[in-house]
Order: sequence, then C-alpha cells, then structure tokens
Amino acid sequence: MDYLKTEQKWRKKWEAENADSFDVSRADKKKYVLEMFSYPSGANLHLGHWYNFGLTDVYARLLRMQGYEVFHPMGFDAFGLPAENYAIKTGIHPKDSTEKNIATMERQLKDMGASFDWDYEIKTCDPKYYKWTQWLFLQLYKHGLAEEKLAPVNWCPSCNTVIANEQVVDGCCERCGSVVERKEMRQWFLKITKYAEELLEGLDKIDWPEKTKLMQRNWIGKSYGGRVTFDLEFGGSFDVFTTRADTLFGCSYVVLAPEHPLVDKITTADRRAEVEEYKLQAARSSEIDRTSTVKEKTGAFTGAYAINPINGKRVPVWVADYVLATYGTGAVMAVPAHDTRDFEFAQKFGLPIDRVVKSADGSDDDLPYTEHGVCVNSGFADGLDTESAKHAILAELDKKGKGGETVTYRLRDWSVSRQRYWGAPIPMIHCEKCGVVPVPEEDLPVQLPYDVDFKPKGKSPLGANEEYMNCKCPKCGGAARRDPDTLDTFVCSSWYYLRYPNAKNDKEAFDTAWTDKLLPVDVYVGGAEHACMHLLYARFITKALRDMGYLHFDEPFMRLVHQGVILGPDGKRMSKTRGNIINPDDYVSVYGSDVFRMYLCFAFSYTEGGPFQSDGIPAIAKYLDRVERICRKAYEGKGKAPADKAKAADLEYAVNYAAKNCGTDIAAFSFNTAVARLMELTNAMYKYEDADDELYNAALTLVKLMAPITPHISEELWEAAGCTGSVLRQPYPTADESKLVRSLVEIPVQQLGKLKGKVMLAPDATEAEALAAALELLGIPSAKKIIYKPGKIINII
RNA sequence: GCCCGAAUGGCGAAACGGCAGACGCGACGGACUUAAAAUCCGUUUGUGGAAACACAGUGUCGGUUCAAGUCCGACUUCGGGCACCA
Repeated sequence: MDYLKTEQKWRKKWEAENADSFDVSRADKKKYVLEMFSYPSGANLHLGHWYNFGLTDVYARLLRMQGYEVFHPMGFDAFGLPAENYAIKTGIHPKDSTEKNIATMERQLKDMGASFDWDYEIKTCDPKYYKWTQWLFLQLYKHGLAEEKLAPVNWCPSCNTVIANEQVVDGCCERCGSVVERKEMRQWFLKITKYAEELLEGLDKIDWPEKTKLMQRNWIGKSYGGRVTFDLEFGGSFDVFTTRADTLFGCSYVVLAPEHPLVDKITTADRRAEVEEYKLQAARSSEIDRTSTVKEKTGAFTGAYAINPINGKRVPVWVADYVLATYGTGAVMAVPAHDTRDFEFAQKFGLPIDRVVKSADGSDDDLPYTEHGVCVNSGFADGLDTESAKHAILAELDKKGKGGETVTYRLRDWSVSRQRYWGAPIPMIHCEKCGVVPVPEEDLPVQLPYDVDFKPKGKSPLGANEEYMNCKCPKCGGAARRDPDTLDTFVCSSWYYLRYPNAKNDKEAFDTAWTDKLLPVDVYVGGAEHACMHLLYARFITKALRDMGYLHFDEPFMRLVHQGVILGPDGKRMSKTRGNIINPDDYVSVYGSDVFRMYLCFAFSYTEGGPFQSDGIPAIAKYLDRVERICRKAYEGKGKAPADKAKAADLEYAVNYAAKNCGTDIAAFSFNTAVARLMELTNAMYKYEDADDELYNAALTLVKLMAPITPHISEELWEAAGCTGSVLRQPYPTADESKLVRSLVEIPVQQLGKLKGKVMLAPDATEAEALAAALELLGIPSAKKIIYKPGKIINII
C-alpha cells in the first residue's frame, strides 16, 4: 500500500465530511480530551509534539469508537519570550514570526491525522483571546486576588533590564552572561497563597500521577509549627515561626531578614551605619549567592534586644540574609545548639550556644544536634521528649498570649508582571489622583500595539510607546498612564481549557452553564515539567473563578497523564548543541504518519519514554504490510464456512483475546501492549491457513482494533473489505467472554515453590482433582499440603 | 543536604505476590529463488548436555511468604524535584 497516497486520500475525505467535528447535541456523552497546547516555537513539529499529540489522539479516537462524543480541541500558547528574543536577534516582529509558525504547525498537525476539531482553535496572542485573559485579571483584581506590591526581580546590570526567571541560567543572564542581581520593583501578584490549603486538599480527589501530586504538595510546603512572640526591650514586638518550639529555651539570639520592616525602627544609632551597609550588600547580592548553602554566613547586629517569652531571657536581635523575608514571618529564633545554620552563625559571631536537647539514650552527641530527643535545661519542659515539649511550650505561650500552634506554607504569591513586549497587556491604569484604576471591562481588550521598539532598554518596551501609555483615567477623566508591563504567559494558559468550548463566544470569556457541562477536562496529557507551574496555576484559577460564581466545579483536570521524554539515539536529552535531534519529518515523509504513530505506540512505555531507535520504524511498516496481506487474503474468504471447527475456535479465541485487551490497554495509555495484542492476533491469523468467514471476521476485528492507532490505513482496509461508512465510527470491538472460556487450561505445578511441570485441568477443577493431577505429575504418593488457585497455580508442599 | 522514582536478555520492552522475558528489533537456521531482495516457517536468558533434563538467573546484601522482578529493611548506580523554608 502506498501509505502517503492513502493518507492524503482519507484526510481529504475526512475534511470534506467534517469527520472530527464535535456534535454539540451529543454533549451529554462528552469526553474532554486535552493535550497541553503547544508553543509555536520553530518551523516544525518536533518528536515531543508527535509523542504527545499523536498518541493522545489514539486515545481520543478509541473513546469516539466507544460511543463517546469527544471534545478534542487544539490551540497555541502563542505569547512568550522566545518569539521576542528571536525578534531582538533578527528584527522580525514577534507577531509575524508567531503567525507564520502557527500556520506551519497547523498544517503539520493536520498531516498527523489527529482528530482535532479546528473550529475551536484558540491562539493566546489573538486580541479575541487576550481580551478575556485581561477580563480574568480584572475579576481577580475585583475579588482581591490581584495586588500590586514591591517585590524582588532579576536584574541584569549589563543589559540594563529586568529579565524573567526562565532567562536566568545558573544565576547569570542567558544573553550576556553577567551575574544577575536582585532589585525591588512594583509588581502585580496573584494571591495563590489564599488557596494553599485547598490546593493541597484537592490533590486527594484527582487521578493524577502520585509523583506530580507529591511535587505539588512539596511546593505548597505545608509546615506545622508554632508562632512565638518576642517583645522588644524598648517597645514593640515581632513574631517568629518555628517547627522546633521544643528548643525555645536554647534560643540565644533572634534574626530578622534584611528586608524586615522592623529593622530600620529598632537599629540603634551606633549600629545604623553597619546595618545599612549590610542591607545594601544583601540587596546587591545575586539570588544564587544569597541562597547558596555553602557560602559563609553574614549578618549584622542591630543593637536591639528582645525578650524570650518562655524564660524572660534578653537576646540580641541580628539581621542576616540567611533568613528569608518571604517565608514564615521573615524572622527566626536562633537555637545554635540544635540548628546547623544558627550554629555556624553563632560560631562566626561568638554568640552563646546553649544545649537544650539530648538524645533519648542520654549520650552526649556533638553539636549542633538536630535530632529529636529529650529536653534539658528547659525549665518546666525538662525531661519531656521533644515532641511533647513542642506542644507543652506552645500551650504555655498561648496561655501567656505570646504565641501558639500555627501552620505555614512555602507557597508564594504568583508574580505576573513581565517587563516584556510579547504578552497580554496588564489592563490597569495609573492615575496620579485616583491611584491604580482598572480598565473598564467594556474597554477591553487593551490592544497590544504593533509598532513598538522591543529592544531591551531597561524598561518595559511598552513604556516607551507614548501613544499606548497615555490614556484617560476611567474614574476622573484626567490624564493617566497605562501599566507598561505584560502578563506572564502562564496567566494566558491558566484558563485556556475553559475557553476552548467557548472559542467563538464574543460576549463573554465563557458561558457558565455550557462550561459546567463540558468541564472538567476528563483526561489531560502533557509533560511533567509543568507540575508546579501551569498545573498549579490552572487549579488555582479554576478555584478562584468558582468562588466568584463563574464555575461550579473544583478541579480543572480530573485525570492527568505525563508522556515520557524521548531522548536522542545516544540516550541523552535532544539538543542542538549535542546535535542529536531527531526530526520526525524525515520518517513521516517516507513512511507516513500511521507508521510513525504506531511506532511511537510500540517502541516506548508511554510514561517512561527513552532513547529513540530508528530500527523500529521499518519494522512497523513491515508489520502493516503483513496486516494488509492477511486482510486481503481474508477478504477472499468472505462467505465460506470454516471447515475445521477446532482451528476456527482457536482463531476465535485469539480474536476475542485481542478485543478484550486492546481497548483497555489504550485506555490505560499502555500503547505498546495494545500493539503487541494486535501483533498476536495477526500472528494467529497467519497460523490459520484457510481463507473463510472465520478469517474474514478476524480481519474486520483487527482493522477496527487498530483504527485508533492507524486511522488512514484502517479506513483503506475497511473499504477494501467492502464495508461502508468510516471504520472510525464503528463500535470498538469488545470480547465475547464466553469465547474466552476454555474447557482445559494448563496449570503450572510447583513443589515447594519450584516449578516442576504443568497439568491440564478444567478452570473450575476441585482441589482434590488438582492434587491428584499434581501427585501423578510428580510421581509421589501424597502431599503434606496443597496450595491451589483454580486456573492459576498448584503448589505441593 | 532533603524528598521522590527507576534498575529485567545483545537492544526496545512485558509480567492482579502465582510458568520471568509477552510483543518486537537484532542474530542464527530452514523453505521459496539460478541468485539476491521480499515473503513465509522455526530457534534465540546463561551454564552443562546430542537430547530429555539439571542448575543458575530481574543492580547488591539480608528478610517476610507455600510462592518475591513484584512486599519489607540496608546499600550501589542513574534520573527527576526541592534546596539557608527556620
């Protein structure tokens, strides 16, 4: 068969018939199957796209044959840095390069034979889309989930610009290589932290890989501990967070983060110069330096003292950058004897190290001793194990009004301002009189202007476009300025799955009733690298919109599957520098997409991935030729009654065995075993030498079974069999269980767990029958004990 | 440093605690052919043996079990995530 020609033929036919369009009237039978949409990066679809989209399409096609109305849309995550950087390098406008890339990818996606309904296509850089991204931002703002605050950003001193986290490579600017500094800037944040607890709890309700759930759990980082209030010697107080309240008696100093607001207030006159200098130094130091665990501890004494609330002890207050402003309360109680960081710091600055925990067996271990044990030198807590002491001490503080049990999360608010051009403009206006004013919804979209100098100059490119920046304040009508930043592209992708069913709705972002009907997404397929970004943001946005009343479900993606990574033939990650990139076109243009789809199904364990080996591709082409030959032979046997009943029953068994497993394997994304079942059936058909009705029926079943994987070839073989209609609309074969029951089955016989032989027994044979058969096989008179699982195993002891 | 995950023939890989290696690649042999390709049919974990068969075998060491690739404990190597998170 000429695969390339055949594919052309069927693709034309499908397109003419709108074969992949979603039937809205059957929405009650819907399954929403979604792949993470792609970034329109280069000229061609890469292997990863094929592996993700091609194989998810196999799944989608299976569901369609199983009678579901599958909603399977495709679109493009079209804003983002690569297009902008490409523009800076080449001068080609991001809009132009992106549109060109999208056109190419659309064509290639169609050539893949994937059953997307293009009527629902979305592109995030389209004003018709980002209008609603801006609407989403305004809703978040209206509900107190978006706020502007000072925050540190990555600053490249040589490019004189802020760069995104993704552009920081090993602490250096990816473009010029200078060490990235930190700088405080006003930034928009989305308050994902408000949903920390629900994002954590919701994980128990969704069918996601455990590993991904664990990554989200760790990222959210719930930590049980205590809050301890330290009063300052000359008025005022601050709280610290600790997970080791049991060591509070050993606290010999406290530390504030350099950014802590109290630092300026409490620093004494004689210490001010040094503390100021230290704050500056901390601000200047790069993120890598600052968070490096190997670097020597630094800090400065403020001159102030605080009172340890548990024992009234007067302790010095220091500033040090090993305390993070953004975690807990930005202040810690230091217990050098039982914390490695505090220990290092205390040693360097000559602060007291007071032991308050000993190991349970009483041995005197080296300090710092960070294990749990028994409290000593701890007043009323002496002799308590550390776990009980923790609660006892916090209860005591609670009584005094100086603290208590509390919980802290590691999750931080989501910074969404980007000092970049190629993104959705932030729909906010800054008025000198009225402050921050949201753009009225009826004025959306805030159009991204085309003529902008996007070369980096140290400011947001939009900020230099006076025509764009100058506007009227919606509140007072006076002259005002737009927010010059654009939204992080993860905002665009945090809600796109809601937009797909509403792609053509120009009245609203999405219709609530309709969206409630089509969502949540039943199966979502994409790379594991998004575990703590996109997948977390999308869950947050869904919950936020639900709380605003726009949605009535809690989780966007009920089931999640990660495809594995296909490596280069050398077993390494594909990259330009390694020169090990495999271009799927090289194979697809020769063998066609069906062969390539089946190859991808068969050559890897889907969620594992692995090195690409081209040998498998001709092997699949050979296999499909083999299928065609046996089918054509079978078609000649149509109408002939089988002569050999026993042989026919064997083939019938093989047919039903394949039918039983193929669909469940595909549904489980176990594509490689599904193909193995097809091959087994094909082998059984070759063993069956006659061309008769039995073989004919086997062929039809085989063609239907493989249709989700090789849709074009299956259509061709279906037509060749004289069947009408599309094979892709046939009910997917299921097994006739009665044909899978055999009168005798081979049962392994073990002696003391060692395999000794096999006996033929009825699947429902009694234990006595099994024992008799086993004893005969082993040639022994009796057994002490028999373990018998009917149809499975006999073990004689 | 902390938290996960993985490790099975020459290779890609299968195996609800129940016949390890399904299915395929490669290799070897046979049929067809003047010959080759293509095709069809076999063999293919290792060791010993002509064979029946025996023994060993799922990264290493121990354990649980009638029975362990699978469960438990310790380790090795590789991969991923987090990382001064108090």
